[in-house]
Amino acid sequence: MHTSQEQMIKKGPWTAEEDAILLNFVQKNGPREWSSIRSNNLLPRTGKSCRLRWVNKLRPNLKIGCKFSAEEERVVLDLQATIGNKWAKIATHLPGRTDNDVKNFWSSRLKKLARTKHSSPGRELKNKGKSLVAQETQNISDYKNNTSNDQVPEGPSSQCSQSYCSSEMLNIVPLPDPMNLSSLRSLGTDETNLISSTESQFLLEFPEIPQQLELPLLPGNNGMELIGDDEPLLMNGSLFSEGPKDYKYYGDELATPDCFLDDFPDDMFDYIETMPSPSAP
DNA sequence: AAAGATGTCAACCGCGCCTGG
DNA sequence: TCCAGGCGCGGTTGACATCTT
Repeated sequence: MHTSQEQMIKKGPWTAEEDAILLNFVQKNGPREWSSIRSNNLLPRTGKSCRLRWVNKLRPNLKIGCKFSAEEERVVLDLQATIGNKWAKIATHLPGRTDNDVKNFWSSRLKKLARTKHSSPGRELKNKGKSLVAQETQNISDYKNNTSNDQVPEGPSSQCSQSYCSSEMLNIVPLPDPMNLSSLRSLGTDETNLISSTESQFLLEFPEIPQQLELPLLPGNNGMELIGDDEPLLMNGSLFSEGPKDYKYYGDELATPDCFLDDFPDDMFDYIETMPSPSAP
Protein backbone atom coordinates (compact mmCIF):
# COMPACT_ATOMS: atom_id res chain seq x y z
CA MET A 1 0.00 0.00 0.00
CA HIS A 2 1.56 3.26 -1.11
CA THR A 3 0.45 6.71 -0.31
CA SER A 4 0.16 9.11 -3.18
CA GLN A 5 3.14 10.99 -1.81
CA GLU A 6 5.28 7.87 -1.79
CA GLN A 7 4.32 7.15 -5.36
CA MET A 8 5.44 10.61 -6.36
CA ILE A 9 8.99 10.11 -5.16
CA LYS A 10 11.29 10.02 -8.12
CA LYS A 11 14.36 7.82 -8.27
CA GLY A 12 17.15 7.32 -10.73
CA PRO A 13 19.36 9.71 -12.65
CA TRP A 14 19.03 13.42 -12.08
CA THR A 15 18.12 15.79 -14.87
CA ALA A 16 19.72 19.17 -15.50
CA GLU A 17 16.49 20.82 -14.45
CA GLU A 18 16.48 19.01 -11.13
CA ASP A 19 20.10 19.95 -10.58
CA ALA A 20 19.28 23.58 -11.24
CA ILE A 21 16.42 23.52 -8.76
CA LEU A 22 18.59 21.87 -6.14
CA LEU A 23 21.42 24.34 -6.70
CA ASN A 24 18.98 27.19 -6.40
CA PHE A 25 17.67 25.77 -3.15
CA VAL A 26 21.15 25.42 -1.69
CA GLN A 27 22.11 28.92 -2.74
CA LYS A 28 19.10 30.27 -0.89
CA ASN A 29 19.06 27.98 2.13
CA GLY A 30 22.47 26.46 2.37
CA PRO A 31 23.19 22.72 2.31
CA ARG A 32 20.70 21.73 4.99
CA GLU A 33 17.01 21.07 5.59
CA TRP A 34 17.02 18.62 2.74
CA SER A 35 13.68 17.18 3.61
CA SER A 36 12.04 20.56 3.08
CA ILE A 37 12.85 20.31 -0.62
CA ARG A 38 10.18 17.66 -1.01
CA SER A 39 7.81 19.02 1.60
CA ASN A 40 7.83 22.32 -0.26
CA ASN A 41 7.20 20.52 -3.55
CA LEU A 42 10.39 21.82 -5.08
CA LEU A 43 11.50 18.37 -6.19
CA PRO A 44 9.88 14.92 -6.07
CA ARG A 45 13.01 13.57 -4.39
CA THR A 46 13.71 12.49 -0.84
CA GLY A 47 15.89 14.67 1.31
CA LYS A 48 18.47 11.95 1.33
CA SER A 49 18.57 11.83 -2.43
CA CYS A 50 18.95 15.61 -2.62
CA ARG A 51 21.73 15.66 -0.11
CA LEU A 52 23.55 12.86 -1.92
CA ARG A 53 23.27 14.66 -5.23
CA TRP A 54 24.63 17.83 -3.72
CA VAL A 55 27.49 16.15 -1.91
CA ASN A 56 28.57 13.96 -4.78
CA LYS A 57 27.95 16.08 -7.85
CA LEU A 58 26.87 19.66 -7.25
CA ARG A 59 29.08 20.78 -4.41
CA PRO A 60 31.72 23.32 -5.48
CA ASN A 61 35.33 22.33 -6.07
CA LEU A 62 34.69 18.67 -6.71
CA LYS A 63 37.21 16.77 -8.79
CA ILE A 64 34.76 15.26 -11.22
CA GLY A 65 36.04 12.92 -13.89
CA CYS A 66 39.54 13.09 -12.50
CA LYS A 67 41.34 9.91 -11.55
CA PHE A 68 42.97 9.50 -8.18
CA SER A 69 46.56 10.68 -8.24
CA ALA A 70 49.31 8.57 -6.77
CA GLU A 71 49.38 10.89 -3.80
CA GLU A 72 45.65 10.53 -3.27
CA GLU A 73 45.93 6.77 -3.53
CA ARG A 74 48.64 6.84 -0.93
CA VAL A 75 46.47 8.86 1.44
CA VAL A 76 43.57 6.47 0.99
CA LEU A 77 45.73 3.43 1.60
CA ASP A 78 47.34 4.93 4.64
CA LEU A 79 44.13 6.10 6.22
CA GLN A 80 42.23 2.94 5.40
CA ALA A 81 44.97 0.95 7.06
CA THR A 82 44.80 3.23 10.07
CA ILE A 83 41.12 3.91 10.59
CA GLY A 84 39.40 1.34 8.42
CA ASN A 85 36.50 1.95 6.07
CA LYS A 86 35.71 5.41 7.34
CA TRP A 87 35.26 6.80 3.87
CA ALA A 88 33.82 10.10 4.93
CA LYS A 89 36.73 10.72 7.28
CA ILE A 90 39.21 9.68 4.64
CA ALA A 91 37.55 11.98 2.15
CA THR A 92 38.10 14.94 4.43
CA HIS A 93 41.81 14.51 3.79
CA LEU A 94 41.27 14.62 0.04
CA PRO A 95 40.06 18.00 -1.18
CA GLY A 96 37.52 17.66 -3.93
CA ARG A 97 36.85 14.00 -3.23
CA THR A 98 33.72 12.55 -1.72
CA ASP A 99 33.24 9.53 0.46
CA ASN A 100 31.63 7.90 -2.54
CA ASP A 101 34.75 8.54 -4.61
CA VAL A 102 36.94 6.99 -1.96
CA LYS A 103 34.61 4.06 -1.53
CA ASN A 104 34.50 3.39 -5.25
CA PHE A 105 38.25 3.68 -5.51
CA TRP A 106 38.74 1.18 -2.73
CA SER A 107 36.20 -1.25 -4.13
CA SER A 108 37.92 -1.13 -7.50
CA ARG A 109 41.23 -1.95 -5.89
CA LEU A 110 39.79 -4.88 -3.99
CA LYS A 111 38.14 -6.22 -7.10
CA LYS A 112 41.36 -5.89 -9.00
CA LEU A 113 43.23 -7.78 -6.32
CA ALA A 114 40.60 -10.47 -6.18
CA ARG A 115 40.70 -10.91 -9.93
CA THR A 116 44.45 -10.98 -9.95
CA LYS A 117 44.34 -14.03 -7.78
CA HIS A 118 41.42 -15.62 -9.55
CA SER A 119 42.83 -14.99 -12.96
CA SER A 120 39.99 -16.63 -14.87
CA PRO A 121 36.97 -15.63 -12.87
CA GLY A 122 34.48 -15.47 -15.72
CA ARG A 123 30.92 -14.47 -15.32
CA GLU A 124 30.53 -16.43 -12.14
CA LEU A 125 32.88 -14.16 -10.29
CA LYS A 126 31.40 -11.16 -12.01
CA ASN A 127 28.05 -12.07 -10.56
CA LYS A 128 29.36 -12.90 -7.15
CA GLY A 129 32.09 -10.35 -7.05
CA LYS A 130 30.31 -7.38 -5.60
CA SER A 131 29.02 -9.03 -2.49
CA LEU A 132 32.09 -11.19 -2.19
CA VAL A 133 34.42 -8.26 -2.24
CA ALA A 134 32.37 -6.72 0.50
CA GLN A 135 32.56 -9.99 2.38
CA GLU A 136 36.27 -10.01 1.88
CA THR A 137 36.52 -6.58 3.40
CA GLN A 138 34.52 -7.75 6.36
CA ASN A 139 36.61 -10.86 6.75
CA ILE A 140 39.79 -8.87 6.65
CA SER A 141 38.35 -6.65 9.31
CA ASP A 142 37.26 -9.66 11.33
CA TYR A 143 40.67 -11.14 10.97
CA LYS A 144 42.24 -7.96 12.21
CA ASN A 145 39.94 -7.93 15.20
CA ASN A 146 40.60 -11.54 15.99
CA THR A 147 44.34 -11.08 15.98
CA SER A 148 44.37 -8.09 18.23
CA ASN A 149 45.90 -10.10 21.06
CA ASP A 150 49.09 -10.87 19.22
CA GLN A 151 47.70 -14.22 18.24
CA VAL A 152 48.59 -14.93 14.69
CA PRO A 153 46.58 -17.67 13.08
CA GLU A 154 48.68 -20.29 11.42
CA GLY A 155 46.06 -21.56 9.05
CA PRO A 156 42.76 -20.77 7.49
CA SER A 157 40.32 -19.09 9.77
CA SER A 158 37.41 -21.26 10.66
CA GLN A 159 35.39 -18.17 11.35
CA CYS A 160 35.45 -17.26 7.68
CA SER A 161 35.13 -20.75 6.34
CA GLN A 162 31.89 -19.95 4.56
CA SER A 163 33.25 -17.06 2.64
CA TYR A 164 34.92 -16.51 -0.65
CA CYS A 165 38.07 -15.16 0.85
CA SER A 166 38.38 -17.73 3.53
CA SER A 167 38.44 -20.84 1.43
CA GLU A 168 40.65 -19.33 -1.22
CA MET A 169 42.44 -16.45 0.33
CA LEU A 170 42.79 -16.99 4.04
CA ASN A 171 45.94 -18.82 3.34
CA ILE A 172 47.89 -17.27 6.11
CA VAL A 173 51.41 -18.47 6.66
CA PRO A 174 54.17 -17.16 8.88
CA LEU A 175 56.53 -14.92 7.00
CA PRO A 176 60.21 -15.74 6.99
CA ASP A 177 62.68 -13.35 8.53
CA PRO A 178 63.19 -10.52 8.12
CA MET A 179 59.64 -10.11 6.86
CA ASN A 180 58.05 -11.78 9.78
CA LEU A 181 55.02 -10.70 11.64
CA SER A 182 56.93 -9.11 14.43
CA SER A 183 58.39 -6.80 11.85
CA LEU A 184 54.94 -6.06 10.59
CA ARG A 185 53.66 -5.57 14.08
CA SER A 186 56.26 -2.93 14.69
CA LEU A 187 54.82 -0.93 11.84
CA GLY A 188 51.49 -0.27 13.42
CA THR A 189 50.64 3.06 14.89
CA ASP A 190 48.43 1.23 17.35
CA GLU A 191 49.77 -1.71 19.26
CA THR A 192 46.48 -3.51 18.94
CA ASN A 193 46.53 -3.02 15.23
CA LEU A 194 48.59 -6.08 14.58
CA ILE A 195 48.23 -6.07 10.85
CA SER A 196 46.38 -3.34 9.11
CA SER A 197 43.70 -4.33 6.70
CA THR A 198 45.86 -3.37 3.75
CA GLU A 199 48.66 -5.45 5.11
CA SER A 200 46.55 -8.42 5.95
CA GLN A 201 44.89 -8.14 2.60
CA PHE A 202 48.24 -8.55 0.97
CA LEU A 203 49.06 -11.45 3.23
CA LEU A 204 45.83 -13.11 2.33
CA GLU A 205 46.34 -12.54 -1.35
CA PHE A 206 49.95 -13.48 -1.76
CA PRO A 207 50.99 -15.55 1.22
CA GLU A 208 53.80 -17.33 -0.55
CA ILE A 209 55.48 -14.43 -2.23
CA PRO A 210 58.05 -13.72 0.45
CA GLN A 211 59.07 -17.35 0.54
CA GLN A 212 59.13 -18.02 -3.15
CA LEU A 213 59.94 -14.91 -5.06
CA GLU A 214 62.48 -12.21 -5.12
CA LEU A 215 60.98 -8.85 -4.57
CA PRO A 216 60.35 -6.87 -7.72
CA LEU A 217 63.07 -4.55 -8.83
CA LEU A 218 62.40 -0.90 -8.68
CA PRO A 219 63.98 1.32 -11.30
CA GLY A 220 67.38 2.58 -10.46
CA ASN A 221 68.21 0.24 -7.65
CA ASN A 222 67.91 -3.27 -6.40
CA GLY A 223 64.24 -2.98 -5.72
CA MET A 224 64.35 -2.56 -1.99
CA GLU A 225 66.29 0.58 -1.47
CA LEU A 226 66.08 1.66 2.09
CA ILE A 227 64.74 5.05 2.76
CA GLY A 228 65.02 5.04 6.49
CA ASP A 229 67.12 2.99 8.81
CA ASP A 230 64.64 0.19 9.14
CA GLU A 231 64.58 -3.02 7.29
CA PRO A 232 62.61 -3.06 4.08
CA LEU A 233 59.06 -4.08 4.64
CA LEU A 234 56.31 -5.24 2.42
CA MET A 235 53.27 -3.61 3.77
CA ASN A 236 51.67 -0.55 5.18
CA GLY A 237 49.98 1.27 2.38
CA SER A 238 52.60 1.70 -0.24
CA LEU A 239 53.84 -1.82 0.39
CA PHE A 240 57.48 -0.82 0.25
CA SER A 241 57.62 1.80 2.87
CA GLU A 242 57.79 1.81 6.60
CA GLY A 243 55.56 4.76 7.26
CA PRO A 244 53.74 7.68 5.81
CA LYS A 245 56.81 9.85 5.69
CA ASP A 246 58.86 7.57 3.48
CA TYR A 247 57.50 6.56 0.12
CA LYS A 248 59.12 4.93 -2.79
CA TYR A 249 58.85 6.48 -6.19
CA TYR A 250 58.74 4.90 -9.59
CA GLY A 251 60.37 7.66 -11.54
CA ASP A 252 58.06 10.54 -10.91
CA GLU A 253 55.25 8.38 -9.62
CA LEU A 254 54.68 7.30 -6.10
CA ALA A 255 54.88 3.56 -5.81
CA THR A 256 51.30 2.55 -5.28
CA PRO A 257 50.27 -1.05 -4.87
CA ASP A 258 49.01 -1.09 -8.41
CA CYS A 259 52.42 -0.07 -9.66
CA PHE A 260 53.73 -2.77 -7.42
CA LEU A 261 51.64 -5.43 -9.06
CA ASP A 262 52.64 -4.24 -12.48
CA ASP A 263 56.26 -5.00 -11.76
CA PHE A 264 55.79 -8.64 -11.00
CA PRO A 265 56.43 -11.08 -13.81
CA ASP A 266 53.36 -11.80 -15.86
CA ASP A 267 53.36 -15.45 -14.92
CA MET A 268 53.81 -14.86 -11.24
CA PHE A 269 50.14 -15.26 -10.48
CA ASP A 270 49.93 -18.40 -12.51
CA TYR A 271 52.22 -19.89 -9.98
CA ILE A 272 50.06 -18.69 -7.15
CA GLU A 273 46.99 -20.01 -8.84
CA THR A 274 48.39 -23.50 -8.80
CA MET A 275 49.33 -23.49 -5.16
CA PRO A 276 47.62 -26.31 -3.33
CA SER A 277 45.01 -25.21 -0.91
CA PRO A 278 45.95 -25.85 2.69
CA SER A 279 42.50 -27.28 3.17
CA ALA A 280 42.96 -29.72 0.35
CA PRO A 281 43.45 -33.34 1.39
C1' DA B 1 34.10 -6.59 -35.56
C1' DA B 2 31.82 -8.75 -31.86
C1' DA B 3 31.37 -10.63 -27.44
C1' DG B 4 32.84 -11.01 -22.99
C1' DA B 5 35.51 -9.16 -19.12
C1' DT B 6 36.65 -5.48 -16.38
C1' DG B 7 36.51 -0.67 -14.61
C1' DT B 8 34.10 3.42 -13.21
C1' DC B 9 30.54 5.99 -11.54
C1' DA B 10 26.00 7.41 -9.81
C1' DA B 11 22.47 6.46 -6.91
C1' DC B 12 19.69 3.76 -3.61
C1' DC B 13 19.16 1.25 0.82
C1' DG B 14 19.41 0.35 5.61
C1' DC B 15 21.32 1.31 9.90
C1' DG B 16 22.57 4.15 13.57
C1' DC B 17 23.33 8.60 15.69
C1' DC B 18 21.70 13.09 16.99
C1' DT B 19 18.42 16.34 18.36
C1' DG B 20 14.27 18.52 19.58
C1' DG B 21 9.67 18.04 21.30
C1' DT C 1 13.04 9.30 29.46
C1' DC C 2 11.02 8.24 25.23
C1' DC C 3 10.07 8.85 20.51
C1' DA C 4 10.10 10.45 15.86
C1' DG C 5 12.26 12.82 12.18
C1' DG C 6 16.45 14.36 9.96
C1' DC C 7 20.74 13.35 8.62
C1' DG C 8 25.28 11.04 7.74
C1' DC C 9 27.63 7.01 6.70
C1' DG C 10 28.93 2.56 4.81
C1' DG C 11 27.39 -1.06 1.89
C1' DT C 12 25.38 -2.43 -2.33
C1' DT C 13 23.64 -2.36 -6.93
C1' DG C 14 23.09 -1.41 -11.73
C1' DA C 15 24.21 1.12 -15.89
C1' DC C 16 27.45 2.51 -18.90
C1' DA C 17 32.24 2.86 -20.69
C1' DT C 18 36.42 0.83 -21.85
C1' DC C 19 39.49 -2.87 -22.58
C1' DT C 20 40.69 -7.50 -24.05
C1' DT C 21 40.35 -11.63 -26.60
